Amino acid sequence: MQLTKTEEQLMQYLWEKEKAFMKDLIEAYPEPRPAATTIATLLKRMADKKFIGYKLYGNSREYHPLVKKSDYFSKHMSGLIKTFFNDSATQFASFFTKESDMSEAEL
Amino acid sequence: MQLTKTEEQLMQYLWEKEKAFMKDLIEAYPEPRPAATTIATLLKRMADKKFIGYKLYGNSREYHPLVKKSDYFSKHMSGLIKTFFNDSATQFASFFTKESDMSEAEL
DNA sequence: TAATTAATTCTACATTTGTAGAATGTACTA
DNA sequence: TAGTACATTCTACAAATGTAGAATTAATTA
Repeated sequence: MQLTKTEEQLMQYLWEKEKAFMKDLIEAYPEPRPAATTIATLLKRMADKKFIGYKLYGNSREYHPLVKKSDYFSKHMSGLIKTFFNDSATQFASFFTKESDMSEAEL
Repeated sequence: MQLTKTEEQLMQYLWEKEKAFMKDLIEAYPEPRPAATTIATLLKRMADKKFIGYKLYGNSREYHPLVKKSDYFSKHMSGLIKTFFNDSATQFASFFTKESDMSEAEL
């Protein structure tokens, strides 16, 4: 199962904070903030998908990531490379150095 | 508007072929192939999203991409870098060389 | 020309995603 | 302790996505 774009956004905030209560995550959003129940739904779905976990404190939860940002990113990258470069890192690298703003020197 | 995963898959086949009739695209799929109407729906949606165009030949259409694979890929990459590295190519590069299978030498 | 092949359009429907109101419960605070 | 702040669960619903049957049409072929 994959995170959707909206869920990914929320995940970003959680990665930044490392752990957080719902309130903190809501505050991370720029105005106009989504409704609290919207976030609650997202958190629930993300927990179902096993991307986040939580510790109970009274009736509320302190959420934390279950996947590392780097792992998540890597998975995306390899997916992208697989899809677009037939899984050839070399093909990717040559495209990358040609097309990107980065020069080989920078790398 | 974005392509969905399924649409992207179909787009891959079209990029490979450069232009194709529906039949050719269906044949590109491994068994079990999706129903022809499924492909037809996808092609229609992709045309609506302006990712593909077509030339009429009798009652049928020869489809072709309207966006280059490299452009599409680049957009994805920058999106990914923006999301995960706060738009810093340098941060990305350092992560990349550290985490990937590719060495700097390879690049 | 009758049968076959390919494509298109229309319609349909289950699932997933984005968003949030209402009701309810707990915990801190004046 | 009564009010306020925060969280949770339940329910709901529109839009997007994945998938495809039925009907119709055009082109090809036996």
